[in-house]
Amino acid sequence: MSPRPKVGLDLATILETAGELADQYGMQEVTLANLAKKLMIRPPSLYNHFDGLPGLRKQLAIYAIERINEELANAAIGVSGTEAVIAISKAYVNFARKHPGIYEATLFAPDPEDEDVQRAGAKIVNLTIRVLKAFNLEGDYSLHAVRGFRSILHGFSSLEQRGGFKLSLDLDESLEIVMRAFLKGIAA
Amino acid sequence: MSPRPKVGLDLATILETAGELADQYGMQEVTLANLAKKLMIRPPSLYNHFDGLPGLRKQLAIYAIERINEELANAAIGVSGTEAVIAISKAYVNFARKHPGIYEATLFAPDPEDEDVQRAGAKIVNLTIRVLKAFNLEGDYSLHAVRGFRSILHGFSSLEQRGGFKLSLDLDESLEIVMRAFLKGIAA
DNA sequence: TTATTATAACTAATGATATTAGTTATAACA
DNA sequence: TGTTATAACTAATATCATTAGTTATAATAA
Repeated sequence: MSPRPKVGLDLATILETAGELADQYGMQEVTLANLAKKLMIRPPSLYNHFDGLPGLRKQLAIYAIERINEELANAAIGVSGTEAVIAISKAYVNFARKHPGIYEATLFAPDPEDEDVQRAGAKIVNLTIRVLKAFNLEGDYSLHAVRGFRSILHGFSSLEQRGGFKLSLDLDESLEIVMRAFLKGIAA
Repeated sequence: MSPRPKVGLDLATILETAGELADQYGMQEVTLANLAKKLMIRPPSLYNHFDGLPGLRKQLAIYAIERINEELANAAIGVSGTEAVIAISKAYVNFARKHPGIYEATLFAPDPEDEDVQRAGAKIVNLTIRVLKAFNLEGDYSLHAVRGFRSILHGFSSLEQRGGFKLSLDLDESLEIVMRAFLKGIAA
């Protein structure tokens, strides 16, 4: 009494394909019709794997957050203090650059308060908390700092992606200057 | 040879109505069908005022950016230096809280690189540059700082709106702490 | 080996949407 | 009073998500 008919898709494969679609054409093109076409099945068949378009967007948001988290965790290996923060920051914006659609998917969760989505996001928060521990911030101040760190990274990536930074001024330099300034101010 | 038949809508009224729709139900509910219903006309009639859904989203993005700019310019009156930056910051996040849909509309421009959209955004950039002048930052450093300032504000507002800050930790306090830290670090 | 069963695909149909083409009615002006 | 520009309209189409019900396959049980 087990499954495995015809094509034999699983959710992981579907999300990977949806991620490719997102990176190539943007999230607004991640429709059930386009996804089904790429998977060579019919749109209604997708309902066997997730709960309609909102379900896909939720799963894809979680998938995206987890991929970002992996990238950040990897960047944080073998470094500490300010250099760890800089390494994570670069990894973050580089992910958004390399995978604009997957990054965009993090913003398409139908309910960002959803428990599963929050749990995925909490991993990144925890990683950040651990890295900021080196700065010996006291009590709530450390949590305010985490909010600032996340705001800078998401704001920077989002604005960069949407053409918000028009000046011919090096983006990586901006990020590093901004992040070092923030850290200096937080630790002072 | 002038117009003015039947209802007599103009673009300003339409955008105001669309903004109300956005604030009440979110941008995904700002459809031509819903907008036409609220305006008591038929969907195709909207094509006399803008170029389809992409056109509406572009106009609404510009409208939103301009409303934010007004709010910020107002908040910057009669203050300077750090206090001006704090005042603008609070005005920014408060606008996003009071008008979540209109704020969201800034992200729905079909082409963020569009000339008209960029021109609207440039006003906010220029306002920021003027306020940061008080810090006597030299050369490009000032421009990097502007990028940081905007990243923090957009990132903070966006994350707050999407339920990214779950801890029972005062949000206004976070913003002020983060912004003061950034300014301290930038000016140091 | 054969029968059962769970399940992942399918077809068909529906409702909502944006959009286009072509029409009508109204208000300003000559 | 007649002309004209234009903002509304109706009708029709294509695309999409979604639901209901069906079919076919592959793993297990007999």
